[in-house]
Amino acid sequence: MKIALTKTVVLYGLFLAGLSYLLALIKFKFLLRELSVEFYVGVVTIVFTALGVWMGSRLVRKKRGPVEQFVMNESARDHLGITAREIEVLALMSAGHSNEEIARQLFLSLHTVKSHVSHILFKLDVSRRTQAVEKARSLHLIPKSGSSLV
Amino acid sequence: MKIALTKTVVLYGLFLAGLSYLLALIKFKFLLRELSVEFYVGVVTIVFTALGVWMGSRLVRKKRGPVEQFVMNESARDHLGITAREIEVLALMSAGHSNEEIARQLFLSLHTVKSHVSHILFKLDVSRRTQAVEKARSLHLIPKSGSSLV
DNA sequence: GCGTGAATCATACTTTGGAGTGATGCCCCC
DNA sequence: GGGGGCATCACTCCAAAGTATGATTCACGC
Repeated sequence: MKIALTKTVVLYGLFLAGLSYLLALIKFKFLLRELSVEFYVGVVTIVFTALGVWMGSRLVRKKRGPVEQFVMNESARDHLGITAREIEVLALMSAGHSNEEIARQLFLSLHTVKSHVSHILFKLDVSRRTQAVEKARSLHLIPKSGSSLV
Repeated sequence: MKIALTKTVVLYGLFLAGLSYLLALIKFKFLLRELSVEFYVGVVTIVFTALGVWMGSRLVRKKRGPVEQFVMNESARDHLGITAREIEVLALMSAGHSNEEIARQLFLSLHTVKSHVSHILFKLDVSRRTQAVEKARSLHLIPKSGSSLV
């Protein structure tokens, strides 16, 4: 991010340098052959509008970056009284793991996982794990798709 | 969309008109008091860069619109041989509905729904409905969260 | 030091999900 | 007109999910 920004600035500087050289050339011509100021300004106008469009696109693209980092909605979590362990289970549930797989991955017994899942369902006020995953996602308790918490 | 674009063009035209008036003024001054061409060009440069940035932002914002409409990945769907009815069931699954709820909503017997679900799991090469939902989402067979197909 | 709540494990039970297999009616296409 | 794919329904069997209830341990705070 920082490097990319630096690169942009450097590129812009180089571009400006090149452009001033060009301007000097045009100005030289202008003095010699009485080229109109309008033409001169027209070139500058077009070039800098284009440059601005390019910069604008880059800026916006960077701002709404393609990464879209996940940030936990801690207030919702605390409000519902969902514990850290339950979030862990929730994340594994959302990845489509079975209770037994979750038990193995977290070094728990199947009973414990079922207990956690029950609490999750109760706290989220749903009755099925798929609903729990949906709700947890919409509450930003777990990332969208394709990410991991660990 | 088209209206907004037209509006942008009109605004741009008005802006240019205003600017040429400004330029004429500046030029007048330039002739009178020998203001340097560099100053003249500098102003134009800055103004049009800013204008370009503004236009660039608008263009990009429009292109990646704030709605982020869902478009079905038909090639993936066809390649996997998933039928329209299966997509319907998949959408209801993704909302966290049980087989029986799906049966009621689609006026089917529980058996039929189970049959559809089995086919979905087979075609998506998964063994649990939560995984199926995950995979279907990542393949853009169903919308992200909080939308509906109907 | 005692209550509270989280995390863990447990047993017994009901409900739901999923595999396997097969049947029927329908439509499309060669 | 027969084969193939789809949608529908059916039955069995087993696995997984979820409910209910309760026990134990540990940490934290008043």
